[in-house]
Amino acid sequence: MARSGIDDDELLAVRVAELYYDEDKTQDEIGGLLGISRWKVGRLLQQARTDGIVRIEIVHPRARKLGIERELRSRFGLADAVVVPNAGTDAETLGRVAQGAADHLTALRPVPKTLAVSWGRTLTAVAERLPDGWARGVTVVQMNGGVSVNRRPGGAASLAATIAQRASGQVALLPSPAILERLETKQAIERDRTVAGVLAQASAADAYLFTAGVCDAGSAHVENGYLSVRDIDLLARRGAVGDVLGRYIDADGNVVDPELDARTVGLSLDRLRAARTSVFVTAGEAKHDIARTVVTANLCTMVVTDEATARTLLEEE
Amino acid sequence: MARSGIDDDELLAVRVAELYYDEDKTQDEIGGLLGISRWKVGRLLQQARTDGIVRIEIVHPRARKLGIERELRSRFGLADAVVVPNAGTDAETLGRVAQGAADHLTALRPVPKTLAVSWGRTLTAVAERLPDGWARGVTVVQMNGGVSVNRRPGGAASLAATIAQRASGQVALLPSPAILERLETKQAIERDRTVAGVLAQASAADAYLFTAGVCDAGSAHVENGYLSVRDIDLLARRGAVGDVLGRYIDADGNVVDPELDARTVGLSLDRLRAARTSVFVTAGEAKHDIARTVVTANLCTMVVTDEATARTLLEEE
DNA sequence: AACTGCTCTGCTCGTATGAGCACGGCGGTG
DNA sequence: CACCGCCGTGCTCATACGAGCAGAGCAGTT
Repeated sequence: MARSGIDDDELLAVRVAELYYDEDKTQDEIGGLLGISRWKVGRLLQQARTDGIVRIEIVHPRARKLGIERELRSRFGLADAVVVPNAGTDAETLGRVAQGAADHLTALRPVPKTLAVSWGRTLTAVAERLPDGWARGVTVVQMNGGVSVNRRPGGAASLAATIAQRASGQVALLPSPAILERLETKQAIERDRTVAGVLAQASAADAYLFTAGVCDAGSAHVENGYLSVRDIDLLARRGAVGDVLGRYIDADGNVVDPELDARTVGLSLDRLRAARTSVFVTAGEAKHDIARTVVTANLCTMVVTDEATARTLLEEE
Repeated sequence: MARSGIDDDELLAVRVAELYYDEDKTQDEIGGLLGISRWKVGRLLQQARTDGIVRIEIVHPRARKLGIERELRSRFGLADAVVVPNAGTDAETLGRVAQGAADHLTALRPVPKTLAVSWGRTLTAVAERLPDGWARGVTVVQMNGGVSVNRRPGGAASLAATIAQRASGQVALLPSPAILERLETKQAIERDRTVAGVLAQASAADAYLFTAGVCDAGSAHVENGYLSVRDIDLLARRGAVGDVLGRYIDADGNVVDPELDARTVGLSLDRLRAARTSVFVTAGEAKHDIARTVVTANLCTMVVTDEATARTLLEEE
C-alpha cells in the first residue's frame, strides 16, 4: 500500500486539535500531555486551521460568507456584497438571499430618501422580509414598467407599496406596460405627466434596488404578453443572457436589440450604471450568467446573492 | 409566512461568530463594532457553540471522536474506546478503523508480553497498518482455530506473523481447523501437545485482540467449509447475530448451539470475558448487531470502531 | 410598598494565548 | 574547515480571554 503523505507534524496537529477543540484542554495541558512545548501546540493549532484540518463553520440561515464577500468587493470594486449560504432547495435559498437583502437594506447608510425599485419574484421576497420600520419616510419609486397597477399581492405595485409602507413612506408607481408594441406609443406614454414625473424621480433616486431576469420562455415578460416565446428565442440567438429593467443584454452588458430597447419603458442602463448606490439581488443557478454580466458590466455597486452564485462569479475569467 | 423562532440574541450571536471566526476580530473589537460589551460578545460566542450555530469539526482520516469515546467508556464501563469518523466507502472506513486500532495497540500500556489474536479481514487490515517496531518482543498467539497454516498473505497465519514480526517477537500458530465435524476429533486435537500448548499460552495472554463475524452466508466459516449455508441459516433462525472466536451467539451473548460450540477449537468466551485487556475491533453497518452484543455482554474491555457503529451502540436501549 | 428570587449586565482579576525575538542545529558553499 | 543562511525551537512580554462576583432591573408574592 502506498504510503499516504501524512506528515508526523500533521498527525500531531490532529491530536492537538482534538484535545483543544473537543476536550477543551488548554494548550499548556496539551503540551504536557504530548511532551511538547505549549508554543508548539499553538503553532500546530494555527497550522491545523490554515491546512483545513480544523474547519469552523457557522450554520445558520442568517449566516453570511464574509470571506467571499470580501473577495467579491475587491475583485469587482463593489461598495458592498452580501453572500449567504445556499440552502437545500432553491426556494429556501431565495428566502435566505431575500432576507440578506432586507437586512442589508435596513442597515444601508446613508438611509436613502428616495429608493427606486424594479420588480420580480426575488424583490417580492425581499419586500416580504423587510420589517416594519426598516427605515422612516422613504419614497419608493418604480423604475421600469410592468404589470398593471392593481394586481395580486406580490405584483410589482404591491411590492413597491409594501416597501414604502413598512418605512412609513410614499410610493410612486409607474403606470405603464414594460414594453410597447410601437415606438410611437412608448414615446407618447413617456410624455404623459405622471409617467414622466415618476421616471424623473427614479432618475434622481438616492439608491436603486433591482434584480435581473433570465432569457427564457418562463420570463414574466412572456407571461404578461410583452414578448412572445419567439421573441425570447430570437433574443437568445442574438446572445442575450437575460434582462435588467426589461432591457435584454448580452454577456458583455450590451443591449442586444436596440429597436426593442427603444420600446421598453424605464430607466436606461446607463442611468443605472451611474448610480452611486445600486443594489443587485440575485439567487439561483439559472441566473448565474446574467449575474456575471450585471456585476462585470458595472451595473451595480452592491450585490446580494447566494454562495454558489458568488463562487461562480469568482471563478477566474 | 410564519415567523420562525429566531431570537434577537441568536442573530447577534451569528453576527458575532462571523466576525470572530471568519474575520479574526477580537471580542473587544466586535463589542465596539456592535455596541455591546466584550463580555456579552464572549457569552454570545459560548451560546453559539453550545447551540450548534458554530460547528468546529476536525477533518482528517486519523481524527477521532473523543466525545463519543467518552460516552462509550462511561456507558459500558470500558477501559478505553477509539472512534474514528466514517469515510465515503465501507472499505475506507475499515481502513480508518484499522489504522485507529493499530495506533491504539502501539500506544497500549503496559505493553503486553503476550498478545492473543483472532483473525479476519478486519484484523488483517490492522496488522498491515502496524508500523515496524510498534512494540518490542511481543509474543503473538492465535486464540482460535482457522484457515490452514500456510495460506495466502492476509490469511490467519500471516496476520499473526506480521504482527509479531513488526514487534520483533515470536508467533505461536494454532494448527487446527476452526470447527470440527465430530466432537471426538476436536477433543483429540485439543490433546495434541502443540495445540494444547498454544491454547494454554493464549489463555495466559496479557492482552487479546479480536473481531467478530456476522451470521450470514458470506462468512469465512462457510467459505472455508467449516459450516454450510444451511448451518448458518439454522443458527440465524435460532437467534444468532454473529460469531466471536468462531462461537455463534445470540443478542444476549449466549452460545446458540452448545453442541456446535463444543466442536469449535479456541478460547472459551468466558476466558475472553475474564481478560484484563481485550480489544474488540469492528467496522461497518453489517456488524452493528454483533458489535452491540460484544459490548453489552462484556466480552471486551476496549473497543475500536467507526462513528456510525458507535452511535448505534449509544442509542438508548 | 417591601420583599424575594431570578435574570442579565458589566466589572475585577488571574490565566491562556499570540506576536515577535534570540538561539542553536543543519546543510550547503567557498 | 569556517562561514552563512535557513528553519525550527523555546523564550519574553503584551494582550485577549474566561471565571466568578456584585449590582441593576423586573416580575410575582405578601
